[in-house]
Amino acid sequence: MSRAETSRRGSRPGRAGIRDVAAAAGVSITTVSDALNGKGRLPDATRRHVREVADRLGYRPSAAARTLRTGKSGLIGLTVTTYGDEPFTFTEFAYFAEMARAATSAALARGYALVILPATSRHDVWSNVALDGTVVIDPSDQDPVVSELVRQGLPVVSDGRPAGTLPVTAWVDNDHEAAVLDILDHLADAGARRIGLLTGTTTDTYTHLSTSAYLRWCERVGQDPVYEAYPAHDPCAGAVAADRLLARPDRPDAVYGLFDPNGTDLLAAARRYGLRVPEDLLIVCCSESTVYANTEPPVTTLSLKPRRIGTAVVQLLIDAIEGEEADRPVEQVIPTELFVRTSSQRRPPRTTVSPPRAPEEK
Amino acid sequence: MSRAETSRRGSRPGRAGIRDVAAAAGVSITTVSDALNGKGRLPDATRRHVREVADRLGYRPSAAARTLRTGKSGLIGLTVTTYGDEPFTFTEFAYFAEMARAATSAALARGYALVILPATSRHDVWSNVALDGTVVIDPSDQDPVVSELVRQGLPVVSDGRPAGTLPVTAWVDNDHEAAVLDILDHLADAGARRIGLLTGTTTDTYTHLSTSAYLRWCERVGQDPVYEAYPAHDPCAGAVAADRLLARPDRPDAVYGLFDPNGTDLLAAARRYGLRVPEDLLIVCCSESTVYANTEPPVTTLSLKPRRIGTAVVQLLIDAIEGEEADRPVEQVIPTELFVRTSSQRRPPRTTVSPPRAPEEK
DNA sequence: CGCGTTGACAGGCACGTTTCTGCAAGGCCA
DNA sequence: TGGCCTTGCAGAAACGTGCCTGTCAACGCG
Repeated sequence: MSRAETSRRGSRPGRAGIRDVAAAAGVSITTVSDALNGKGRLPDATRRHVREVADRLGYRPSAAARTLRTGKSGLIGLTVTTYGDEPFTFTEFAYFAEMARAATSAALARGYALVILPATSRHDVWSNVALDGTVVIDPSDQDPVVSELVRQGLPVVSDGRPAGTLPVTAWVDNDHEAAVLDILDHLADAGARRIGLLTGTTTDTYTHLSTSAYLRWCERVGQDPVYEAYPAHDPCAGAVAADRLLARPDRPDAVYGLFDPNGTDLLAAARRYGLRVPEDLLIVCCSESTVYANTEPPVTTLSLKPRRIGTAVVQLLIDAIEGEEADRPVEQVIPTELFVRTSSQRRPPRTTVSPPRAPEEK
Repeated sequence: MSRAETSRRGSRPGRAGIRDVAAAAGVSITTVSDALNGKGRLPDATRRHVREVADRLGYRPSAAARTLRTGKSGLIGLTVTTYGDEPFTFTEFAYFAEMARAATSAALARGYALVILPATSRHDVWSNVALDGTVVIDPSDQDPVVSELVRQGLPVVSDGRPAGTLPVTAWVDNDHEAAVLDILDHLADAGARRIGLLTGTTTDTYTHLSTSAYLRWCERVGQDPVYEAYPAHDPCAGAVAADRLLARPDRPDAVYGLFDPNGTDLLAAARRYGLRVPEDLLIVCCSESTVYANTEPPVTTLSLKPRRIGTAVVQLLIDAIEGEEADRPVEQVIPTELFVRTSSQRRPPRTTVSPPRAPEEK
C-alpha cells in the first residue's frame, strides 16, 4: 500500500513530488495526475480530495519533467537584434519597450512566458532553453540563429517582413512605404516645398523601405532628395546629422526623421540656426514617446503601433504552436497612426494659457 | 552492436537524440555524454570523433531532459511590477529598458537567459517554468509570488531594497535619500528659495524614500514643503500635476520631478505661465532619457544608473545560484549620477551657434 | 605468474511527469 | 445467468539526459 512513504532518498525536503501526493491521498500517481489536470474519469469527490491534499503539501509539478514528457515548455523566445554587444539599440527604446510589454501580456494571457534571447547569444544558451516558438524582431538577411530554429521545425514569427528568403512561419509589419508617402503628402499639404529626410546607415528593412519610398516620392513630385544618413545606434550621431541637414545650402523647409530622438534633435538644430517651428521648418518624426506632446512646439509623430504589433506577433505564434501549421506564411499588416501636432501645421493652434495676441496670417 | 539504429518509433525525424549519436559513432551513450560535456576520461581521438558525429547529425541536447536531470535550467525570472494589466508603467520605460538590457547582457555572458514574468501572472505560468532564481524589480510589501519563490528555496535578488520583511537573498539599490538631498542642495546653491517636488501617489519604496527625504530636508532648512502627488502610471496625469504645482499661490522657484516625463511636463507648464527656465524656474528630474540633452533648455537629470543596477542584480543572483548561499542578505548600493544642464544653472552656458548677446547678470 | 592499478568504455538507474493499457467491480440487457 | 459496457482506478512504459557502477584488457611489480 505505502511503498513510497514521504519521499525517496535524494529528494529535496522542500519539494513534494507527485508520488508524495499520491501516497498522502491514498491513491495512485495516475489518479493524482488526472485529478490535477482535469483528465480521465474520476468522481468529483476523488478529484477534490486529491486537489486538497496537493494544496496542503504545497505540491508544484516539475516544469522540466512536464516539458520533457509533453514536448511543450510554454516558453516563447523574444529575439532582438544586437548592436555591438547590446541587445537593442537606444533609438528603439520606446518602440521595443512597448512592443515587449504588449507581447508579454498577450503571451501571458494564453499561458506562455517570454524569454529574452539576443540574436548574438552564445549557442549553448540557445540550445539550453526549450522553446515552443520564437518571435524575431526585424530579422537580418541571413540570421544563422533564425534559420537554425526554422530547420529544427520551430515556429518563427517575425516583427517586420523577413529580409531575403528567410522562411518564417508568419510575419507582422506596418506598411512603411505608405506611411512615408502619407507623411510627405501631409507635409506638402502644409506648404513644404523641399522635404528632407533623416535616415540611418543600417541595412534593416524599416530603414530601407522608408528611404526608398522617400526617394520614389521625390522622383514623382520632381524634388531633389535632401537627406542625411547616420548610424542610428549611436545616441549622439542623430543630433550631428540633424545639424548637418539644416546646414546644407539646399536647406529643407520640412524634415521627416525616421528615428525616435530625431524630433528633439531637429528642434535643437532648428534653434541653433534661428529657425522657427513650424513657421520656417516643419518637423515630423517616427516615435512612440510621449514627450513630443509637450515639447516646444509639440512635434507631429508617426506611431508604428508597437502594442498592436506585439500582440499580433504573439497571437500568430501561439496559433502556429497550438494549431496545425499553415502551408504558407501568414502576413499581417498593422496600420500606422499619425499624431498631427503643431510642428507640422502652418497655423499653430492657440495654446491654452498664453495671453491673447493679434491674429497673424501668413 | 546496432540495436538502436536511427531513432525509435515515436521520435521526431528532425531531432537526433543522444542514442542516435552513440549508434552513429559506434560508442555508448555514456561516452557521448562525457565527450560532449568534457567529463570522464577519454582519449582525445574519441572525443573529437564523437563531437564530429554529433555535429554531422545536428544533435542538440534536450534542454528539458538536461534540466530534469541536473536541476538547473539556466533560466532567470525577471519579475516586473504591474499596473493594471500591464507589465510595467509608462514612466519607467527608459529605466526598465536600460535595466533589462544590462541584465540580459550580464545573464547571457554567464550562460543564463531571462524570462519576463509579471508579478500578477497566472499561477500556472509561474509554476510552468523552471527557474534557477528570480530578479524582482521593486517588490511590494507582501508580494505573494516572491514569498512563495523564497519558500521554495529559490534565490531572489531585488532591484530596490525590499519593503517590509520580505526575505530576499540580496538586493541592489541606489541611496535615494542621499540623491534627493544632493539635488536639493544643488538647487539651493543655484539660488532656489522655495523648492517644489513632483511626486507619486504610489507606495513603492522609491517614491516613499524620495518624498520623505524631501520633507526632512524642508524641515531642516525651514522651508514649507510644496509638492504635488499624482498617479505615476498615468501618462497624462504628470502634465496636470506640473500645471497644478506652478499654479499654486506659493509657487516654487525650483522643482524636482521624481519621474521620467516630469522634465517635459514642467517645461510645458512653465511656458504656459510665462516662466523662463532657468531664470524664473529651476528644473531637475529623474530620468534616463537622452532627450533632455536637447530640450529647450537642456534639463538637468538624475540617473539611477540602471545599467549598473541590472548588471549587479544578475551577478548577485547567479553567484547565489552557483555558489553556496550566504547566511545573510547581501546589500549593494549603486551611486547615482547628476547630469547638470542649463535648467538648473542660474547662468546658462552659451549655446554653440546662437548669435552673441550682451552679457546679462541677474 | 598472481595481483593490484589504471585507462576506456558499456549498462543501467534515476530525474518527475504524462499517458496508454489493463483490471476489477457493478449495472444493463438478452 | 452470462456477456458486455461503463466506471474508477493502478501499473508501467516512455520522455532524453547525467552519472554511478561495473567490466575488461593492458601493464607494472614483487
